[in-house]
Amino acid sequence: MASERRATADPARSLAILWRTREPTSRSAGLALTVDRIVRAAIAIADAEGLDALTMRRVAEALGVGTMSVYTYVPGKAELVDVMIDTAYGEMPREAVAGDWRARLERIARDNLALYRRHPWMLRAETTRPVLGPHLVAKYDHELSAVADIGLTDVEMDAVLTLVLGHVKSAARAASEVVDLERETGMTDGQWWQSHAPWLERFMSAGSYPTAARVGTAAGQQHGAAYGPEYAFEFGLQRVLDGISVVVAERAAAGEPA
Amino acid sequence: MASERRATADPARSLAILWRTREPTSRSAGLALTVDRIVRAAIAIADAEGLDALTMRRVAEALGVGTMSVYTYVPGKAELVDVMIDTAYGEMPREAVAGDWRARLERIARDNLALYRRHPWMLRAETTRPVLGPHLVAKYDHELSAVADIGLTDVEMDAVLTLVLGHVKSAARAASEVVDLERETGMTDGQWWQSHAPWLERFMSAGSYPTAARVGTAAGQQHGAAYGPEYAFEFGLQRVLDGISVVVAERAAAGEPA
DNA sequence: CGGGACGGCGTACGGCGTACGGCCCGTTGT
DNA sequence: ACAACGGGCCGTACGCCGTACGCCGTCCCG
Repeated sequence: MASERRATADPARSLAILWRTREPTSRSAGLALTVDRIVRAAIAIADAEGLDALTMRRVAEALGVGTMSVYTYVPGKAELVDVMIDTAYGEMPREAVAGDWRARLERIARDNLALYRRHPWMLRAETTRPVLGPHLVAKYDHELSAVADIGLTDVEMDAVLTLVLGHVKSAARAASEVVDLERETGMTDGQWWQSHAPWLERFMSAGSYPTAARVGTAAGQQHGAAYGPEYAFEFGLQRVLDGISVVVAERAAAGEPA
Repeated sequence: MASERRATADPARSLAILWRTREPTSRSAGLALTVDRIVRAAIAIADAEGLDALTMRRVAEALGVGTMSVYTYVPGKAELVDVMIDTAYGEMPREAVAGDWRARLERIARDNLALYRRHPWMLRAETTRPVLGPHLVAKYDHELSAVADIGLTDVEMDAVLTLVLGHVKSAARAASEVVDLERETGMTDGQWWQSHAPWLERFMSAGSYPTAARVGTAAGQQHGAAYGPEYAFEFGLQRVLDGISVVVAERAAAGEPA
């Protein structure tokens, strides 16, 4: 009963792929494909040409196999993307970071930004459900160590991480959009703006929203300098860390006198 | 020369639709369609069934016209989504908010959260290029007024807004994913977790990553209570505002003695 | 009252994800 | 040694999608 649609609601299968649970049989040598080869090919395509270019046919072609062969190893495209994501997380540094919590968190933020820069498709890979692969767990554990032992509750530690990583993702997305715009329209950000400005000015009937126009122009000029997203990241990160330091200080003050 | 692909790189056309520049001709009465009717129908579909259910055929069907008729008013789906976004922004409150900058920013954050709750598809509507419609401009202007006159530079004002709105979007997305997961799998968050947990435990070979397991469980329990995302939003918002207050205080201190 | 512009849309094309069923070959049981 | 089997591989096909193209009918303007 129930169950209805949604083909692969099979947790065991999906998780097994994520965790590479697959004892090598006597048969497995000499096979044309492996999950790893598929995932690597898929990531290469997405890195080079974006998520839209990632199709099952394209992946199969890159591997020199028939399209449907891929489905022998992966239940569907959604699951493939899940494994791609977890694999990408596996590339991140895991060494313990020196310094106080702020330095550690800052480092983690930059590591994540670097990841998104290397794999911009991750910013668009909307995965409804959590991935729960080995590398995500390892990443989570590693990042938790940056905020452990500074007086926060478990829930707060998670919330701090969520906040910082959320900011990184937002900033990375903004930066990536500038690049996408160029690729999609063939114009630089400045050119695009110039081609729209005259029309926009006409519609806005000069003088309405003076504040928006002034600030928008100021922000837009930075933006065009391809330094705007960078600034937004840095500014926001420091603000976020400042905000976190308030709680940390509170907890420290509450803990010591007792 | 140049120009190449990308069908509608015509700024005038796109902007004209966004701004509803269309002097009513003698003909226009009695027409079956208008951009507004199309956009309203599209938003209704996306609100009710999500962005995946939004297809041009579906929109046309809802309006009782042939699929291709929609293209008479809108160059393509991407532009339709742009107009949907700008239209949704038009629903937001615009009254001046009382209180200090913090109260004003907090209000703005909650207004944006409410918008995303009403129109979760906006969280997935990735629009490479900026929308630049009338309601977005009005919204921007309105939100700038919350941070004007507190000593920030233009660029900083923009960055503050970006930071706050980015956080809202992140939190809203997290909240929306819980709902999507339920709709997609037919299980509640708790059920989904329960069906995955035993497998996950087996793979993690009990004992590795104790921190991640503990904190993840704590955070996950909140999550399951459908109160987790709420908490993450509130916690993050206060942290962000705390962080902003540091700059504001700095600027105030630097400004007064001079 | 004739001509042209434009709203409306049927058809068709190329692409997608993927269900299904068959082929073929290595492995295993006798 | 050989038969039976299972599983990797994949050709074909289906039902979606966005949308290019060109026809048709109607209404406006001269």
